[in-house]
Amino acid sequence: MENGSGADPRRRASDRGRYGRLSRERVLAAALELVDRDGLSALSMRRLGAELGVEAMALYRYAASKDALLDGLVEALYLELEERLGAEPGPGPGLEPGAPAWHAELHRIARAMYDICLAHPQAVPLLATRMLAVPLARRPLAVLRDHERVLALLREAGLDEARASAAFRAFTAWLLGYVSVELQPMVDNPDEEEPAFRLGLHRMPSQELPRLRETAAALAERGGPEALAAGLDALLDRFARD
Amino acid sequence: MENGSGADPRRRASDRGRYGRLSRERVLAAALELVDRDGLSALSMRRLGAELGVEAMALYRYAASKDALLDGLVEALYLELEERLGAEPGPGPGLEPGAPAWHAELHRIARAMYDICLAHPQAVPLLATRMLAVPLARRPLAVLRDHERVLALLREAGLDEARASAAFRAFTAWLLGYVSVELQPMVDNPDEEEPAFRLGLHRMPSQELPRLRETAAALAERGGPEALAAGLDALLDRFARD
DNA sequence: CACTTGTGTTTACATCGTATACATAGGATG
DNA sequence: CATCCTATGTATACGATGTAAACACAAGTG
Repeated sequence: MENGSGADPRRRASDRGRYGRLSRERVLAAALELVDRDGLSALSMRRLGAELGVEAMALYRYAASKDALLDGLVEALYLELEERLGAEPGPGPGLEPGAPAWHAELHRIARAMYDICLAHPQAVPLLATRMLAVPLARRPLAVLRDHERVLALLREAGLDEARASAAFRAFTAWLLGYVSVELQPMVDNPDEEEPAFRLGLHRMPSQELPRLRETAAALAERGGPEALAAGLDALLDRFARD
Repeated sequence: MENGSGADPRRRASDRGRYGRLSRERVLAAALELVDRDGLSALSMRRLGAELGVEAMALYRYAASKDALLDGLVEALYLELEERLGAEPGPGPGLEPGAPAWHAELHRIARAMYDICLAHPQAVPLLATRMLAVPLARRPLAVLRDHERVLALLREAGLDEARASAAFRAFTAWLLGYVSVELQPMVDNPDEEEPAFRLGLHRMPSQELPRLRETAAALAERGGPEALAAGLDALLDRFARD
């Protein structure tokens, strides 16, 4: 298990990493993969090391601590966001249809983030906890670049500093809140056929809680990107106005 | 430290709990106090035990596991919510002024939750993680009663099942998202005078990120309950309409 | 070649959640 | 009163975790 069979026996530590040397990117990618597969609580330094064919302590060359590694995961998500959004910070010149372009661009950002969270649901709690816990100025650069992008859109839309920051907070709160409630498992047992049982409704006190009981099935459905967009519209209208 | 001075020496275990016997309420109250004082990461079974003058294992009579204890904290927050809201589920009969009463009542609920989170900022991440991670039907009863209350308001306002559940999700997402972004420490060093330094802005790459840099001071301010209410209004209008 | 520097290993320790077995206290019952 | 039951807290132990410290060694540089 330590060494594969029939390989050049002269190298001992140079091929420990399954494929060459470690790097921050490789570490973060493996960590995200592990979280996606087995959940956040399965992420430990030792397991991540094993995943990379390396001892746990080796990881400390690429993340100062486990918390720093979690922050790195947040960074990885935002790097993915930048990748999906492309390089240009604005919507690019040349189209100004009915609705304002900055509006559409914010929708594009929100939608991209939604898709990323959909791809990494187990990592979503990191956004609502680790990311927000880090003071603004200390957040990973990729996160700050996203903030910059959103703020620039708002300012260029004509909002003054106060309005822009209010709209920015609303944008962030709605986006994070929405993906948080949307992507957690409301479902008790995904394999069960009968919806009531799939939701575990049979254990809910039905005398009290009648509304909840009758609405639970509808609640288990997702709002999808449409509801995200609808709420975003409502909030932007409101916070850009006054 | 084990025994105070000059007490009846004949009792050994009957006064171990500082004040009489343990109870689930006492355990949860002490846990919340510990979290408020020292942060979520300081909450361990042993420390909590020590806080109560008891061995760690004693706590397992009142919470099946540490995760269950965290869920218990969520429950405690929602019990506090019910306490603040009073017993009556609706706004009570007898007042129907200009704006719809259910609107006002939802604002009252949101505001109460906001105040509670303001009082227990260190516990807020539990709402966005533990609470949402638990499948709907398994959530603590106090949480379900809150859901019931909100849903009942929406249904009695005339929304059908689909609209009510959409509005419910929007309400929850906005509320949780808002308190999450609002109550995390955006501040690096609270004692520093100069805002730029208090925010740690001096370490921010200022060439890139110009918008962020100029808006950061405004971002560090809070939206307060007013912005919470404003966003809630916008969302309710939107999701109650179509 | 010697030497530095960067990278991964080894060992060790405090702390954590918790399984298991036990002790004892308080109340019920005779 | 004595006795038994049950609820409650303790004692002990185990494996896993984050990480400090010292080390081994590879690769590049003079």
